[in-house]
Amino acid sequence: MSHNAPGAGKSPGTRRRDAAATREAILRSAQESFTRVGYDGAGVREVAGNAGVTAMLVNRYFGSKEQLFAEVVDRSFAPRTVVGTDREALTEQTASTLAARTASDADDLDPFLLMLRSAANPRAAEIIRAGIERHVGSHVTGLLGGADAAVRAELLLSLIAGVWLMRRVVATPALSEADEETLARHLRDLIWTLVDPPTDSDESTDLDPPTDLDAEADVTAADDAAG
Amino acid sequence: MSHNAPGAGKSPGTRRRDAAATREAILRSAQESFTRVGYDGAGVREVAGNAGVTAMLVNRYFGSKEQLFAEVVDRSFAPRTVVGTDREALTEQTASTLAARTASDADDLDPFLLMLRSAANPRAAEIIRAGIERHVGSHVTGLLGGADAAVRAELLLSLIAGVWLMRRVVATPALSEADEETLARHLRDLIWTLVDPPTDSDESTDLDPPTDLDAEADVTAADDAAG
DNA sequence: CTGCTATGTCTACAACCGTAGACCTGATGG
DNA sequence: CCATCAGGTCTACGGTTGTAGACATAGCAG
Repeated sequence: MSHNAPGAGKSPGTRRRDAAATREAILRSAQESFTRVGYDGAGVREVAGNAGVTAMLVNRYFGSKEQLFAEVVDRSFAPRTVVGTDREALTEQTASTLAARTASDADDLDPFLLMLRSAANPRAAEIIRAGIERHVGSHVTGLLGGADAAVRAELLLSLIAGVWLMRRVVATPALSEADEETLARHLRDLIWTLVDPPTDSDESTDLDPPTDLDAEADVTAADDAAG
Repeated sequence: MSHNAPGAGKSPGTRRRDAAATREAILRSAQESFTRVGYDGAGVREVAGNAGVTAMLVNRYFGSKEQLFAEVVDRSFAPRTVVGTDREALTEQTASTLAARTASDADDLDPFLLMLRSAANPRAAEIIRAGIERHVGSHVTGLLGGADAAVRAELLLSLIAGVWLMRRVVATPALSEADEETLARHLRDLIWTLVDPPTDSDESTDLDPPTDLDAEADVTAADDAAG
């Protein structure tokens, strides 16, 4: 364990006294820990250690573990590159991306993992709820449009979260060993059911009132994409 | 706090020394605690206290907290009354039941809640995975039938878990305030997509190879239905 | 009534947790 | 060169956790 100097997390540049960089290192370490073991499972000492810093400095910078978690949630749910305005492409890309990202244990930094492993704690759940509501909620609702857009949007989030849960957290056998293409196909069917829901008194299949808020579709990639 | 006598949990019968009844009381209390606050959140002392018993007796009976959790998982995922052999009825009933049970905070004893709030702990997640695999996994697979039955079955579990998560644990606004009937309708569409998936090279919509394992469909109701 | 055993309880320990206050230190402006 | 203050660390406290071993008692067999 040679993490005495701050900045041992990413770059061995051994910058000595840089508040912004230290804060960033703590935030990265916290996101990693919280996503891996959840809010309750991650200790302040562990987060601080992986950032090459003492535990007290974390509380100095963020006030408390809870506030630190709030910032991590905000960062993790920050707007990413959006799939696009086309709803068919949205469906296809969401399905294939979900099937791909839930496959290996390589990149454990997904906000859904953070949510799933931290939601047991009611305080953390409230923070997550606020984060979703602030960032992704209305955005996905706008992307979907149509009747019950908000409900369908959160159902989409539910579906994604459930797949993350069963495939990566609980590691249920069939989903774990599932062929990625097969899974993506079924996911596409499911998501399409939400994107273009069958009308109850159906006559034609795909006439759905188009919405006017496709302008805010593609947003910027987050600044943390440089990491 | 007047829980000195064992048996303070359910019946005030004040049975003095009954190993089976005490074990049952502990099991009930543990299921309640684990489901409410999760594996990590529930303490052995709390579980024991709500059963009117000391903490050490819990470990005396179950060996450890982990083994106690394993028994609770086994009981919580025990086979319940099954919806029936008819696949359309299965779809409709699953959707409406899910929409109804996730609505109020009345009965907090659902196995999905137990899973969601405990899955952060890897040991608990493994126990849950085993429990699902042993009880519900192959059962739902048999109910569905057709191509990729196992994957579709676990996708159904994923969907249910996701709805529980977003509606009751994270308490996302649109799903929380959603009209129960509206939610049930969208859920029915989603579940039907899994029960009767659209063929990829589609010509007719609902010709799906029927399977031969509809015999094991309806199983017994669990003995804990008396609780 | 006398023992014996199952049934429970009491005390305690070692390891964590989050966090508060006092203390140190190194780079920088004068 | 020296003072200053932001940037970091050290020590510690009260609390909780899971669990181990020694001890107590109720209820029944003889």
